[in-house]
Amino acid sequence: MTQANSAPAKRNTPQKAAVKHALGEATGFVSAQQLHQTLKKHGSTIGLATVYRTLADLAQAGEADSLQSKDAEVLYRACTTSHHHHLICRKCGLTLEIEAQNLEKWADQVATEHGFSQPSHNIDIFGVCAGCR
Amino acid sequence: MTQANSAPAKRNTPQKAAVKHALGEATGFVSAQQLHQTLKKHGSTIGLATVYRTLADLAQAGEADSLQSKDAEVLYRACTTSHHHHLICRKCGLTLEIEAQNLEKWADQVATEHGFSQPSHNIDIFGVCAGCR
DNA sequence: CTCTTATTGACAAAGATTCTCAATAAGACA
DNA sequence: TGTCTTATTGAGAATCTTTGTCAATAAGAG
Repeated sequence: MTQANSAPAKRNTPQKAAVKHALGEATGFVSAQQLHQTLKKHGSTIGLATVYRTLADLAQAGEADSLQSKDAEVLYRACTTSHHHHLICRKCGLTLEIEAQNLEKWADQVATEHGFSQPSHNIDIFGVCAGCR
Repeated sequence: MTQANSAPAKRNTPQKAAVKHALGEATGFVSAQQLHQTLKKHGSTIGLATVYRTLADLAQAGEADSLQSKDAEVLYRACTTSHHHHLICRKCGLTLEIEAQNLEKWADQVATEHGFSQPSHNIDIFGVCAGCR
């Protein structure tokens, strides 16, 4: 039997593994550019485009969270696959995962009340962590 | 008495008024590029840089909300100056303002509990509105 | 009306992200 | 294991958004 109709088969490559690993090592959110620099510093010859492609795949697969920074760049972070939100330090980027069952319900409810279907939401809390004061 | 020390005096110009007005006319979130197109279509000779500058000013003054789209561009929308959040249609961009006193408290509390000061947050709900189904 | 200087518009410049395409190598199968 | 198909890669070009530069303009004060 052939593939459904359009999605091509994925392949495992050392480059993907390297990006995944580097993302896991990072303490907070990092940009594709930063990740590329880090990888090259460690001797990798990976291409920038590959980093972008891999991060986009990871985000789509739910293995990474993405976030838009103030400078119009996208930041990524490895995460658990379960739904959660973030508490992020504005200075050092330290990130904590937050769970909020009530919020999920509230958000879906607000959407439904106003006739919106397929609800989703973005919730991020920012602040300055204890260590940065 | 002279101005405090650094902030220069603001001046009222037809260009700023035009951007403000165009932003008010828009139904949902729009990008600086879109707004510039719209203005030119209506005969204005306003420059793109001026649109960017004016929108940034409005956002800082709390007269407009900004939002990062998926395509790494910033979207703006005229809004009330009081704090609020948005319920946005993924298809047509229709936007409703949402108030949630409890949320504000919750967000600040979560930040404080984890030792974060100067809390702020981004909360947006997305969905598909009744008209788009 | 005059004078100071904030603002403007056209263009260049900076960044981030995506696209293109020939070369490479993962995975399937004999 | 060797061969074959084609997903993936890397380098650079191309695109797009946003910011900076700077001479010319015009808002607001006196």
